[in-house]
Amino acid sequence: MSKSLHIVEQKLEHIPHDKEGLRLWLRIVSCTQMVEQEIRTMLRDKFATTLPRFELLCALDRVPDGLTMGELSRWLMVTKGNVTGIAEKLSEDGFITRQPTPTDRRSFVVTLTAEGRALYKQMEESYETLLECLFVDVSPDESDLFTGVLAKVKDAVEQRRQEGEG
Amino acid sequence: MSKSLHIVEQKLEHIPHDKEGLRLWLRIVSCTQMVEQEIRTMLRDKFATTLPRFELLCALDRVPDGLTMGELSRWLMVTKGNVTGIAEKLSEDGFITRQPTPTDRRSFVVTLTAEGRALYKQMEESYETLLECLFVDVSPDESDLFTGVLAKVKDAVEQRRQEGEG
DNA sequence: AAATATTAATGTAAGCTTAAACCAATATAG
DNA sequence: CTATATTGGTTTAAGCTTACATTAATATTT
Repeated sequence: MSKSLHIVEQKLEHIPHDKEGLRLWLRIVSCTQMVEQEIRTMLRDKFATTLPRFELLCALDRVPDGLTMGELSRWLMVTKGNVTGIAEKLSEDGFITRQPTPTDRRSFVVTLTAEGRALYKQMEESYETLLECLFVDVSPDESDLFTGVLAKVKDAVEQRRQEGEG
Repeated sequence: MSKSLHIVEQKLEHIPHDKEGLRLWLRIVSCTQMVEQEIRTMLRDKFATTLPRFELLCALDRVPDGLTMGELSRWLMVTKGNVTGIAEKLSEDGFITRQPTPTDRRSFVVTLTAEGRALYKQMEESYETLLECLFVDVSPDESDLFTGVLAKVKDAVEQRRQEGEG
């Protein structure tokens, strides 16, 4: 058994089976970290870039009309300040532009430049190929059920947040 | 529909259904980020601490004999340099200690102090309660299948890494 | 035994991330 | 209309994270 798989099993070894939520969570986290590491390595080796930069370009590619900083922040699920920093560098590098919005003078819309889109398209192929490769053994049925479980957990988070607000 | 659930659906909207790996991956990431955010907020609000610090204490609590820095690095799936920094502060704060190992003079074993263990036990309860709450709607069957899917993905990563080595 | 390679841990520089404070513009309330 | 609250975005300080280089000790080769 490989070193990392050994470690995650060792982590779970002494956790009682009635703590199924905890067990599941640890498994999700370790899987996520492994996949993310593969993506980071691929982006660094092939494109000399980082995951946050890639994700920002990816968001903009999906929305041709562009996104405001706040929308990017929500899309990427990171703080607004974080987006400011990453967008600044991508803008200096010529991959994105910011245009003022006519309706709100505080806000502006961020879009890909031609260079940004061209770069993204190159990366997209490697990215998607990698993911299809890693998920190839997951059947459609499994995929559906998996999605359902994730949705339940997300709902629970949502509900908890709404209760906290009230 | 809540703002964050709306965003993740919007992300998937224009992704073709034959890219099921990508779709699944984006769902996992968004779920993971949401749950992690809940944990971070809880740790900050209740214990004025951070997730990395908590995770290091958690690892040591699971292994009463302690772990070396390298073992901690593999357990937490972060770089050794990262562990050095976090362990340094926890040591200054009196929650962990480092003892030299008799067999290898380069290495030492990190263990919880009494204060560290006491602090961890307080946090552990809130942590586990939170997770059981978030995963409460997941049935045992779902849990098994979910675990199986995660294992398949991890296996794919493992295999990819072994191929890369060769 | 001496040379070489590997391993345990730390140091460094760069980049990411956050929470909170802040500013400016817009929206709401009285 | 004016006061107040909210919102869009940036800044700041602190902490996290990584990859890579380094140092010292252990293992392996020859």
